[in-house]
Amino acid sequence: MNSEEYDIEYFKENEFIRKKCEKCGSYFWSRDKDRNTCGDAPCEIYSFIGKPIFKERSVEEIRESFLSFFERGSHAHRRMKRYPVVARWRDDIYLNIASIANFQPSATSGKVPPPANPLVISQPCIRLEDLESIGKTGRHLTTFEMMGHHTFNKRGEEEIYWKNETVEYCDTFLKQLGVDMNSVTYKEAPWVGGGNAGPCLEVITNGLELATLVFMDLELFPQGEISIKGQRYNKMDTYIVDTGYGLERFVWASKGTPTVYDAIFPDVIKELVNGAGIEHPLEKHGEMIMEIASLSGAMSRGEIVKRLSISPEFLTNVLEPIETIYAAADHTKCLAFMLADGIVPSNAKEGYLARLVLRRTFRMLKALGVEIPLEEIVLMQIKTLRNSFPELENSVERIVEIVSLEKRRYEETLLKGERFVKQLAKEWKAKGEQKIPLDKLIDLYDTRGLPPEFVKEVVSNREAGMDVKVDFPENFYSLVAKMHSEESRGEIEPIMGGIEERVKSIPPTTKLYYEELSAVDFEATVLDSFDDFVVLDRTLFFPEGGGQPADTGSLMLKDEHRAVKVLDVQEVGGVILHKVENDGVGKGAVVSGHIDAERRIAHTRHHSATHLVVCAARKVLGGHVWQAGAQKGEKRARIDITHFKRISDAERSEIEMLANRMVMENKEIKASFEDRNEAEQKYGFRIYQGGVPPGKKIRIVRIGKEEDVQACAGTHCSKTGEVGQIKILRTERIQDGIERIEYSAGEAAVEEIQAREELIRKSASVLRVPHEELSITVERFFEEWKQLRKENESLRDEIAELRIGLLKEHARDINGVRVIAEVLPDADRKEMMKMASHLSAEGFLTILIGKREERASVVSSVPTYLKDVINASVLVKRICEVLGGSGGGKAEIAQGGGELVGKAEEARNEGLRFIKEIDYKQ
RNA sequence: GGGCUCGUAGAUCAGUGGAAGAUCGUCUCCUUUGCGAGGAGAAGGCCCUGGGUUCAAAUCCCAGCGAGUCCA
Repeated sequence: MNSEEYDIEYFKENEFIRKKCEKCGSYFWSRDKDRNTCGDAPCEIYSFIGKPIFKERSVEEIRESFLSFFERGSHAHRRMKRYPVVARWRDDIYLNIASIANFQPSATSGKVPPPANPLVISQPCIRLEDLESIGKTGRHLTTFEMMGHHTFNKRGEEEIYWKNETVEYCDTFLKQLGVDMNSVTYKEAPWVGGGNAGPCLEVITNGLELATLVFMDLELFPQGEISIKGQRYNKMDTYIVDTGYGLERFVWASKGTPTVYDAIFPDVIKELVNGAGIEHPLEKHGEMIMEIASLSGAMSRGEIVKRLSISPEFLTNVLEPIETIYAAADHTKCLAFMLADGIVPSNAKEGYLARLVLRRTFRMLKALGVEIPLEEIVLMQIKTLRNSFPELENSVERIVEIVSLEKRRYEETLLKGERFVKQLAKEWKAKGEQKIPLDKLIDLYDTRGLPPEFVKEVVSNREAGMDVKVDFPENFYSLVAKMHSEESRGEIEPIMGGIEERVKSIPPTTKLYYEELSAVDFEATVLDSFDDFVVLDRTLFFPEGGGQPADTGSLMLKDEHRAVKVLDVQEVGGVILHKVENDGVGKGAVVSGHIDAERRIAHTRHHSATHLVVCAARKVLGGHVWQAGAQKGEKRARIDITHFKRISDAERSEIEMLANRMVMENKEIKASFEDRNEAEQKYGFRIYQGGVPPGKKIRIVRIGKEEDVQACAGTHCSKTGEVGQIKILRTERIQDGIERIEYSAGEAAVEEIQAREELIRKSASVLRVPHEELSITVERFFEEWKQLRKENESLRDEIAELRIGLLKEHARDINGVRVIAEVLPDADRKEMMKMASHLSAEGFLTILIGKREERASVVSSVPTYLKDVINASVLVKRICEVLGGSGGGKAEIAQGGGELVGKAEEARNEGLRFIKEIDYKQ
């Protein structure tokens, strides 16, 4: 990146000079002429530990001073409320990782104006990339507040301010806080992220980076002119001021505590220290701790240990416990935000991240021996946060339930895992294996969630006599991750690519279906026609979207007196494409369109029903219920919702009743286009249940007195009464934490109820009982059936025993061997097996052939003394060949069969012949 | 969204194509003043459901349902 990018007037006016860091080689701006390093870690150590760089301030004080500073400044920034930590408005990330993330991609791309310009916000963010570092480095947090002021400039249109003012604001703000301005450096560091890039200044003092000022004005472009970190970029028309001030770091710097954790949540740490039955090392080893803390920004722990010659005992007895406590404290704050903002722990998507953090924290508390339930610590965090974020308190009840539920699940997984590993270890031991192979360890982690550390712990427990080594490489987890990422590399089909180009020049289609709700016929002019697609100037045909399938119908060509069927309808960039059965529709032709009315009304009912069911589910199950997918059809529809346990029968009934009640109350359904930012402010992010639509204006669908408000492009009834009956057909758990509800609405619902009634009626009439007694009768029949089965079995045992006596009388002598070879009508295989084994125990060789219906079965047994001479399995095979089948088994007893029932006698004779041929002298 | 693993007695699990098993628990009897422990015996299985392959499926294949787990 060009050095001119950093030629900022403010620096020159205030006598800053540009220097090159003698340690890392990067360029920086400073007021201090004698400074030789950039001031950042690792070039410099933390010099604020124990020596705060300005007057002590609380989190609330810093936040407020920042927000009001920019609110009142020469550009009156609008103060924004925080966004959720779950990035519901984005499909590329799950968690909110930066304040600018709130405005990506819509505002940063310039497609939609930002909610305010300029604006200022303090945004809680979650980053899980450096999980391993949490607690150890003293500065890493999973959850932090990024304070930022943002400006969205557009070349030639709205240009508010850029680099100069941004630096000036920063400098003034620091001065106002009381920072020694000679110690402040602005380090040049090009920024890259999320397809954008731009010059950036890192604001550093006393070894600590307090803020990052990003001037985002580049976007990824393959043939771009500017090259950064191997990628090529181009200048954008919009250029954005994206600043990030680390709230926690300011507080830390103002307190000078050894770690940021001690500065942010001292009360939680105190509680954990007590719970673990230790004391904060600051009390006994204060000097050592302060020294370690000062160095922790500049070097790794390993280096610190060497430099200060820290003993291994001190490391494991003093440092490690407190580091674990720091991490646990941090994680509980993360969980407070995640769970309060509605994340449901799951095995997929953002829910998985919540579970990851939950399980890490469980493990830490266990390692520390802390008995306090995790939910209590999370509540403690909420208590410390409630002044700033009172909304967190609304979810307390649910958080307690989720956390304790998760605890139970995790314990179960571990218990099962422990049993499994013990079993395996014994097997390995028996096999004489010394070590557990790596692929087995990966398999255990992958399929059972058992980390190698856990396996090691279980196996090293010698009491069970397992003494197997567990070795795994340091990069174990990245090995697993790599394995998965290689698998998932799929191809993306660029089908719509060419169409998009072609459609660009066509004006957006007028959407008649929003204006004339019940119309089925319309007239229009053909604007374009290519492949199988027809584009009209206006249309009633609803294109597929938001889980609602496309309309079908026909287009009548007026001049040619012929009709073409419309098979599918898609929308590309505001232009609606009608896929027709046969092409050859000329441009400029006038057509009259007709849509399949029944299909449309069924879709409409199911769509409105979807809103009612989601609304009812939220009321019954809780505010964490979030739509995770939906599909509407003519006969039924389904929605997937986030919920942390299975929907019970009672809850399902309640949801159904509530939804139907809303139908009966015949509430109004209103749809209108509203300004996106206004709608977001007015209704919150709950409007994005079904995904985030693009564009400045979004269509808002409201039911009743705003009982349900969603951004939705689908067709809807004008009153809930038109939806008709809603019948929930079933619920299904498609993933952990995601429940699918299937239901029918309107006529389809009535049909479903009728079909179910028919099923009951038919079943009841088979059993000749009134339908109320169906379930109890079925239960009785099933019990009786089981009883009879048992009786049947014991009777067959008895028959077998009786038959044995008779069979003995039919024994014949072949070369000195007593042979029983009989065809038994109506004998089943089990029975014959029993007889044969009994008879052979008494020294008989048997061939038993049972004839039942279409199939003959054969059992043959050989007394033990003969099994080396004559093999029952071979004998049976010979016999069964005659019957057109085959068989096999053990040498003493074997079975087989065939379909040629008529050849039973012949088969027996073949068996006898085989026995005679054997040379018994062997 | 992609992947992997598992569904067998009340519980925990063996059983890789030829007769459904073990351990614990339950019940009965013996022993004991009683409990516990011990001894003897018994009950308890749609081997998740439905198709397919096979003479033969708990076992192999396909689909569904249920559970667990990893990755993005």
